[in-house]
Amino acid sequence: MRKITLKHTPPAGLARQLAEDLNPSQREAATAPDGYNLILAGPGSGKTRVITYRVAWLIARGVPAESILLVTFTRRAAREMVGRLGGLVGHEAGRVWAGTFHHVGNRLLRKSARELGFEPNFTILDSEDQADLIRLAMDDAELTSKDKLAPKPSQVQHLISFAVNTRKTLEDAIAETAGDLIEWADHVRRVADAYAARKRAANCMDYDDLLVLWLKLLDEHPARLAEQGKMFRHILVDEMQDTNALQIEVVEKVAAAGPGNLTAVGDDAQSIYRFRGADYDNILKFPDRHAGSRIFRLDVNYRSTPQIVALTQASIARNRSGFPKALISARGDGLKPTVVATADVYEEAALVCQQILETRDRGVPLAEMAVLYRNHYDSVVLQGELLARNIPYNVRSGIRFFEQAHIKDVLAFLRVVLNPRDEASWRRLLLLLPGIGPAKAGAVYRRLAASGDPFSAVAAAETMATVPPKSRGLFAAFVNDLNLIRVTDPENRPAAAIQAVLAGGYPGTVRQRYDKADNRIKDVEQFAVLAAKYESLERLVADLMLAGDLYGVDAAGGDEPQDLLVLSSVHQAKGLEWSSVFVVRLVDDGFPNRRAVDEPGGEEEERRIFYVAVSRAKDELMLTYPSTVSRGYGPTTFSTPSRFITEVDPALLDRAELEHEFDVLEIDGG
DNA sequence: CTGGCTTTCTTTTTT
DNA sequence: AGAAAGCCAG
Repeated sequence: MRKITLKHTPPAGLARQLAEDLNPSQREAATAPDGYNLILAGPGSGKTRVITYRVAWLIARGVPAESILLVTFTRRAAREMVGRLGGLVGHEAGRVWAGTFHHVGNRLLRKSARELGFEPNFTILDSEDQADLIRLAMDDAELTSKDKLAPKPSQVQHLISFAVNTRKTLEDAIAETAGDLIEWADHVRRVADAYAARKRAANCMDYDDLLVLWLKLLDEHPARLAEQGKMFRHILVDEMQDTNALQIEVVEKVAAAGPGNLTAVGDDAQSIYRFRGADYDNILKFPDRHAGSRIFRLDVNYRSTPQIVALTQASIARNRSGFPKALISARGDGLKPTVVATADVYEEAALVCQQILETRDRGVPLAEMAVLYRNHYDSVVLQGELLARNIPYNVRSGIRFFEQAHIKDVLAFLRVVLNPRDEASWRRLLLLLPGIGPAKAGAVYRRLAASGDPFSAVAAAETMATVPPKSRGLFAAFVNDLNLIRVTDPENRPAAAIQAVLAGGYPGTVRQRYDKADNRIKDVEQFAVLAAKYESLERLVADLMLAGDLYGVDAAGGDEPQDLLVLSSVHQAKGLEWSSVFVVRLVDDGFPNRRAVDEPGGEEEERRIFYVAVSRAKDELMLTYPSTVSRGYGPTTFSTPSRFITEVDPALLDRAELEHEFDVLEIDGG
């Protein structure tokens, strides 16, 4: 057979871009040779730029885009990276395997589900669904103990997940994170087994399964391991410090099965996901695990002024662990970070709003400003003040769009169509019907699961007989709605299915059960608009669970680009930057979080969160704290300023005194 | 068994 | 303050 060689010429611009856009150490890292590479990159040092240029460089050298695996830990980081890559290599970016670990795991498992005892149409459980099934599993394992000391469902859920993600036994996980529950270890083990059985029966996977089953596939199916080793010639891991033991095991296994090209990028000082099993030893010990690996350091900060970098540096220096840091700002002088104490949380909100308006008057768009906080709850008062003053904003914390009850209801209709064994979704739908509680819902689901065809079974006369007489009318209407949804070809036209839900009895249910019913129905309509962009129900549902990061408020906003202030948890702000940053509610107990400081290593973790927060600012940084705080419940008490403010050299900060000026109230008319 | 009422406890951070 | 768990009447 004749062989034809297709020649690939690197895009003319790339060589120039590599030379112009990157400094020598960035370029050296981006063009590192094959093998194991570790890139240690401080905040603002061009980490994302380096990793995306490396991908572009690999493609330019002839590495097929689809043989590159680019994984990261958070949805936002993944999206940011794919976007930037698109700007660099155009349509080829879409062929790179890029996304979160969970996202990639999902894609791979769809193809190999049967080998693991699942069907390819498995559905993904979010943490609420997970909690539901765990409650049921606790009944199975007879752990619904009246004993006050018994672990609660949420604790069991966390323990099971933590053990999986850290690759520890349940017993070790309990001993480590909840020593007082150690005598319940046997029970928790039984719940974990019952939970796993329920997931299997319902053909559902939780977030952890997307990783743990990926690993199982590699361990138990050598052909798959070899296949993935071949498929992923180059693996790049972003935010390495946030990976946990499970993820690192997966990635290193795939790398070792292939040519062994693994580039990890990260900053140990920005490791802030310990609660999810993240272990920054994954980055600290990378050189030990891979003999002969190269280390690159990027420590020039192009983002922040020297004054902001100085605070960043001084703060993280209080931590004992981690690589030593020597960050240098490449920018000209700016203002020192400002610290302001306010009387209470309302004055804090007023101060922040006023500063934001003044900054905007100086020509900085709202979108170049952000308010960051440790806990979502810390944003509530500020949101009220922003609304009152008509300052448009976008919140990135709290409940996600798809986690709202009404969206989850609609999603349950879709999920049942997709996977008729999905127990959590059937239960959710059945519980919406009056007269059906947990027990009846369980009985009906057992009937459906036992039959080969859940949709015929739900419509069968015997099923109707288990429903209390006064609920039968609504139950029949529900069955009818399901049929109307199924004839819309939901698999290929998910938006039509949502319209069918809206055309059925569901809006009535919303009015009956929820407050602000009209808003919720509008949300569902918005959901249909979003769904119209999809031609596959499976993709829509998976994207919602794994890739979308819409939050309640910005989902309703539509597509028009607006100049919006950003409110964000520090965790969600990772990797982003703004000209002007406000870090609020800096009181001990709040930031650092009170519960976290009691845990071993907790204070250092909280300090890393503070480090992430302050290093988001390019030009201006304001730190505020209220002198009194009422902790939701309980009385108002005097607060202690955060140790992260008081422990650093006061010369690094500019303490501002708050003065009050009262405008005379002028009354018109008369 | 369900659904309304009362009591208790909670407030980390995310895939 | 708000949600989840607990309690009890129909």
